[in-house]
Amino acid sequence: MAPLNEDQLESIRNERKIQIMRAAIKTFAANGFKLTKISLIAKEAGISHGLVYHYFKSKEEVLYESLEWAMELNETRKYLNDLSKMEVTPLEKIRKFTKFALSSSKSESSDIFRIIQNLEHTEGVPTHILDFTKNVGMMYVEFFIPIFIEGQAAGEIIQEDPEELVGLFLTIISGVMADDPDYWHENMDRKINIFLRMITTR
Amino acid sequence: MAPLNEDQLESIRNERKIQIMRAAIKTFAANGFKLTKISLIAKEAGISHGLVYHYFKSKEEVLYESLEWAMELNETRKYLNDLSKMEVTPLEKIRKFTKFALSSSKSESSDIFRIIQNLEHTEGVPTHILDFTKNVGMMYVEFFIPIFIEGQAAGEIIQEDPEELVGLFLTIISGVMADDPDYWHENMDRKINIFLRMITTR
Amino acid sequence: MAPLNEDQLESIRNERKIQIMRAAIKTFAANGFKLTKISLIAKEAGISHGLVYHYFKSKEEVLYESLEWAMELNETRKYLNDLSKMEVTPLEKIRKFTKFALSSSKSESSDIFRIIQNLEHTEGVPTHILDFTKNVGMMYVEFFIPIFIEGQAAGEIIQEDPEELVGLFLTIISGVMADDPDYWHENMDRKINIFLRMITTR
Amino acid sequence: MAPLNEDQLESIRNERKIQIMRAAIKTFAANGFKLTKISLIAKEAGISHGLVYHYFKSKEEVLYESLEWAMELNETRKYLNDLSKMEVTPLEKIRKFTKFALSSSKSESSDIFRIIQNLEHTEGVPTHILDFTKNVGMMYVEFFIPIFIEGQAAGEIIQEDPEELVGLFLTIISGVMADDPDYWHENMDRKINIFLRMITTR
DNA sequence: TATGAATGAGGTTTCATTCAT
DNA sequence: CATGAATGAAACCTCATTCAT
Repeated sequence: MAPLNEDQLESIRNERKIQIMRAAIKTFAANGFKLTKISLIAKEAGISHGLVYHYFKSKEEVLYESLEWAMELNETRKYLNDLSKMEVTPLEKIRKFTKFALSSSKSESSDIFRIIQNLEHTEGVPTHILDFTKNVGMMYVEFFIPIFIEGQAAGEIIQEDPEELVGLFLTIISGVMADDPDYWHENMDRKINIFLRMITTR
Repeated sequence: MAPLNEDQLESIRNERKIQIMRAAIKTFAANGFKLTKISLIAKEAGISHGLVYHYFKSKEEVLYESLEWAMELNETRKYLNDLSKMEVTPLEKIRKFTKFALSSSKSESSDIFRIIQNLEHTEGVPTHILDFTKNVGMMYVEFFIPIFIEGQAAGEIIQEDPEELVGLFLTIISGVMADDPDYWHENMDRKINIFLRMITTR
Repeated sequence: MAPLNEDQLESIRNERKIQIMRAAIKTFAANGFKLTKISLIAKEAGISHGLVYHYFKSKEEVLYESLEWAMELNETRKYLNDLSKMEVTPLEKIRKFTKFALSSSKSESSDIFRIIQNLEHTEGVPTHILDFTKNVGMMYVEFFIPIFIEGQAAGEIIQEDPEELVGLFLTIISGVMADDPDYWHENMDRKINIFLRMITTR
Repeated sequence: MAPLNEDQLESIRNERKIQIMRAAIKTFAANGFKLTKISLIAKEAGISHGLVYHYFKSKEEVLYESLEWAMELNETRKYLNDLSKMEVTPLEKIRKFTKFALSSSKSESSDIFRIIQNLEHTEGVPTHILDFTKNVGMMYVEFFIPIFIEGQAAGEIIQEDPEELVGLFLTIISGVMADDPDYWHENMDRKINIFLRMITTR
């Protein structure tokens, strides 16, 4: 019989890769890079450990490609896009983002956060991966600085150095996302309101 | 020379143990439980790795006893004690504690935080150790609740459920301590002031 | 179009097999049996590694059949045939062969030599393959003994036990072929002349 | 009880290392670098595979240190030393060396030859190891060139470029040593005499 | 009490072989 | 006939733990 045609193969390859990367993101997020065993990723993906090496040449590459893939279809990224087009006040944008970030905990978007944080505290991570994590962080900062400035112009946000405010805001968000994602689910709106008092006027 | 008497031996024994536990706390905090190698603790303590097993029967026990020991003489604990006796407003106590917690990052007191957080995200930690970490957390909550209530009575702190406020406050503190301790060192006072706006009245 | 008839299929089958065997000989010679990966043979043959297993049931069988095939159409063998018909002195025949053997290094004919030598130093080679290598060796011995005897009769070759002379001659040839084939390319004629002084009268 | 004193430890360490290196030389010589399993070296040395890594940090280092060690106490090297002091003709020196080299086959000295030859035909050998093998080769060349020149002056050795003669001589010696060491044991003297006709006058 | 030699389980990675398409 | 996806045994290496001295 004829071999699978190219489209079919391509599609199997893609599906498998995605299957592995999804499992990898989840597993890396739960255990950190070093403690994540390829066999666990494989089990999570429902395949043999050997197959992982059919698609990636090393554990490091699984990490790198998975991060890239996850960022590309990252809901957070899309959310930022949507957000920037919404017709609401800057503060409202910040509140929506905060809620989104904290409610999506335990989902793929927060997994990326946790992985990145783990990598920043891990020795021996290759440069190209660290560069990646740096870029992701920068993306958030650059997204929020104009929004904070608008918020200050609108009198919603306190008059401090916007860069510092954004830094503080994101540091705390990322800290708590990586720490105890479940904590926020209960009474989320109230908690977020209190949290945001940090930066709001009034 | 006469042989050492029992008290002296006991005292050597204790000093060695302490030496190991101090090294263990530092090393566990830096690397997490699973990634901490006994040989690294030994090197940090300036002894051979074999000796660790004379004083502790396993890596897990090193962790448990070190945590207990560290909590007992924990500066944080002492600091809380001192704090409770200070003649300053409740908000000032909270501010002082925040500063202490964040400035002591990279010091022994924050090591315990980091270890505990690592344990909470680690699979297969034995119950008695998890119980321990729970208790430590509770201690802080119970310490701060009366202070927050006082602060509310004094009009310094917003009128929300004190338990919720304390929870939020400690969640964020512990999240950021575990995440990026260095971030706070620059302009610490200003950052802390902004952070505390979260709970203060205006 | 009409389907291929059986002869055509058979012929495709044969061509594929030959394609694989040619690649196998080359790859086995370069890397030895155990270090030769099926995937490399496949790449060399320009096919997928899976296909190798349609034509051969194991790596061992690829080796065995390839060796048999290669011996059958071996240039060396042909060369020996041609040689035996040439109208030159026995010593000249020996010289020609030596030159052929050493200059054809890195070519297919010397590949067999190298494979055989590798097999002789490899553990766990199945008997039927070892038998094969023995036979190849014997073939050379049997070819050269009469020539050496002729040479002795003609006074070109020293009067020692012909079997011993041939053994020595072939041992050295095969040793140096397996060792450093490139060494001989420079000043080959002079080197061979010196080498052959070993067996020539003066 | 007190721990072992330094001398005792040093002595155990040395003995074990030597034990491992001896096993390594033997095993590398028999199988080549890539095909030599650490577990086989360990078994040959009568220890667990883990212990090998107590003394060497990688398979590569086992190879390198073993080669250095083996060269240092190499009988061949000592033999060269003795030889240079002997009161015999140059040709006699060459004959003695040849006999020594070929009779010591299957002993440690020829193991080094085989390892070096294998390394020269292996891809991915680190530079410092290749440098080592180059140096060993050079040592022999430099030792023999003056002897060959003396031999030529004495009329024992043919008048060809001494460098070329030595190269040819050593190429063949090393080729046959690596190939079939046993072949030479029978009638060694006669075989060597024939072999040396290559370079002798008369 | 103190050392570091020794073991072996477990993790990463490679590759012969099988199999669905 | 042909492909390459999939499996798992086996090799390298690390490190918790034990033990002789």
